Amino acid sequence: MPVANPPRKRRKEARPSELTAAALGLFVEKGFAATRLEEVASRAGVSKGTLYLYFDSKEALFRAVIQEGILPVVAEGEAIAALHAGSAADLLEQLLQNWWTRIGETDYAGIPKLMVAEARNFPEVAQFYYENVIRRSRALIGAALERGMASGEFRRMDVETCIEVVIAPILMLLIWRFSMAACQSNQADPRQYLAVYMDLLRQGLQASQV
Amino acid sequence: MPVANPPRKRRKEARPSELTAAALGLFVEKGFAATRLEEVASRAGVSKGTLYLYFDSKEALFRAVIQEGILPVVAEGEAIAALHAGSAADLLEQLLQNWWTRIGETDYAGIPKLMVAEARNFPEVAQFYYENVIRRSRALIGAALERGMASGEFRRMDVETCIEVVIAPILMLLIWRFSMAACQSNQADPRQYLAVYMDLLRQGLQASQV
DNA sequence: TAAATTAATGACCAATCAGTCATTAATTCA
DNA sequence: TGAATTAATGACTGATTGGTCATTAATTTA
Repeated sequence: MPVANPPRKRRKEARPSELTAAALGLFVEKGFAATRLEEVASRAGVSKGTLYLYFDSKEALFRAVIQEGILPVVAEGEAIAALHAGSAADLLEQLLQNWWTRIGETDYAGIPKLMVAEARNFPEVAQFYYENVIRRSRALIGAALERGMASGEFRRMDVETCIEVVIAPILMLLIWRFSMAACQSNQADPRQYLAVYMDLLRQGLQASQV
Repeated sequence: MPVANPPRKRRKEARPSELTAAALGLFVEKGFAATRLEEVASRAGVSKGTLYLYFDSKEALFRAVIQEGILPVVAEGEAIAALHAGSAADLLEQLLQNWWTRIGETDYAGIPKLMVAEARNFPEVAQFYYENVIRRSRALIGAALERGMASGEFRRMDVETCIEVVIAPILMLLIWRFSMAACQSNQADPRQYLAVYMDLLRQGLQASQV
């Protein structure tokens, strides 16, 4: 017997975020080109037509996905840095903690992998992401490193390069989870990964030995 | 006036590698789904029909691209490790050097980004890559770390986790170059990046202070 | 309760593209 | 040189899918 369609619901407010959430999941899983809008809509519990009520095109949906999540967390990090009084190493660790609980443990964790995979197909979106997320995050790390070098807590190194090296393992942790992780039988615990990372970093950076 | 077609050439031997080289470039740039086989063929200087003479399907082409490049380099690394006599830190640096000149400076540099972006769409290929490239590379790093810990050169840490943290900046360097790098005005010099990385790593790992 | 509004639908269209195959022509062989 | 072989071609096809729009029905208003 034919399945009765569930009754329509009108939920103008909730649709956009439900659609971007569904799209984020699929974009991360399959990539932009391989994601079908029909599937995005179905995962969000609406029809394809409804999707076009809220987003002009597939690319507009992609833009919305990227812009939605991470911006507030960067601002939060900036606030943390402004208020921090302790050692530079502790500041780095606190920034890491905040990033982990606000990005790493949420659905937004997939965005770095998505952005990396699609950057060349969407140069303007990548540019936006670079200016508003990456550049600001780097500045945050850079300021912490410089603070530590100025106080003599860290040894002197090239700050710009150091920023990149320091950020890399953090990004890689997420990128890995949304790509090759399925191949590994024994998943590494992210908390342990972060602990080892901070441990290596503290000793790697420190100026004088105890 | 109509452009005269260039004369056909029969070059059975050279075609496959020319096609995989062209495909690697386009897959890295646009992703698997967004790459058109017509364009792959045209970049390799042949028609689409010729492509199908050498590869059964788009996926078979993808598999060939991935399998072609990196395997010999892993074997080379294993040989280096077997022969090495000096300190564990020097071994790490030598492996890094080899990896850089044999992957980082060649066209194969795009493969990690490609693999990361497409792993979920090609679980079998990802599995193959994991078993034959990643697992073996990790074992290589792991053995160097353990050697250093056993000799007292490195402090004791959880080796498995340490491997991941140590590899991450290396992977990130390449992934970045083929994704977000276009957004940056001032490109960081990869040699300096690698130098800072090795510097941080040496001090981060070392057991006793001078 | 009836009319008006508009969120939601899904059948449909047009463009794209992976994959096919009959034909062409370069090369080899007798 | 002429016949046989096979590498290479590109027009074609069928399936897929981004995007449209006339229709439906939930909700609000009078």
